[in-house]
Amino acid sequence: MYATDFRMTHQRRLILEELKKVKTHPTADEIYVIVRKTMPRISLGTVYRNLEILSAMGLIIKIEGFGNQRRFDGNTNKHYHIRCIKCGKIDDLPEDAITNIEVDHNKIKGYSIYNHEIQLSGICEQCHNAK
Amino acid sequence: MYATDFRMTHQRRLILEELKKVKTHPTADEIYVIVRKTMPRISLGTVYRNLEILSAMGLIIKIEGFGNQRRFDGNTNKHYHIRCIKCGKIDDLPEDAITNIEVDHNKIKGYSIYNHEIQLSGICEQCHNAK
DNA sequence: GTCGTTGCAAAGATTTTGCAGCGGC
DNA sequence: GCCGCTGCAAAATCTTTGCAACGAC
Repeated sequence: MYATDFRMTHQRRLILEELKKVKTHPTADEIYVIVRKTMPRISLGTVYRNLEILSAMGLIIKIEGFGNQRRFDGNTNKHYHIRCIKCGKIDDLPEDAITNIEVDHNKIKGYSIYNHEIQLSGICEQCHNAK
Repeated sequence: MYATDFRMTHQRRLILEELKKVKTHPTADEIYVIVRKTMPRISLGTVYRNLEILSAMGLIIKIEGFGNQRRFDGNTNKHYHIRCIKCGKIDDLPEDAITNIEVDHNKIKGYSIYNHEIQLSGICEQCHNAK
């Protein structure tokens, strides 16, 4: 699938840096637009490949499950997301918004659990006001 | 987007019935394969349109966020899912597997919350044994 | 009879991939 | 210098849509 040793190319570093800079949760195409300002000849395929590799390396987070388009998050601290069902915007939840969750591994027979994701959905302030 | 009155066509009813029958969480394409056994001339576009409408009607659940492909669930009771990261299979979690979750709406500024989803990931028994 | 729905096929959207040359280490 | 990586372009995958005929109510 991937190589076992990775090289930090200019393209890879730029994608990583730009993703760490923004507070949004951009799609591959949005990242493509951003990095082309610095590196106009970069290809969309390279962006896709590097996002995949960076998330496999644990340097960024791949967000699937909000609409059809994959999104990426430069913040690798464990946190949850909320999505506006009108405009599709994704925001981070404050750390203390969800508490007390308990996952009983014994109740889930046959699986070894690796991770859990929580995704809220609602309507954001702008969309509420625009209504 | 959709019409305001819906007609229960043969195609729509069949898709709904087959989805209620299975315990899996099929993709549109898998449902297409199933319903063609009964209705060979049904088109994939019809399957997509009806799955969209049925989920808008609340008769089925649309599952996004596990891999790239949309899946559907005939079980409309509130429940969570777990996905095997090796084979992609999705199972329902037992009701009591996740407890005590508290969402503090006041901590989430600007949003009115409509829903929350929880998705676990892990390795299923078959994949664990196959290793 | 009205108008929502269908099958078909083409288009759209997103993501992946083959390849030859390039460039990190 | 090796071998992972890139740009390019084509292909693959998944989903949506225009249209004329059809069928539910």
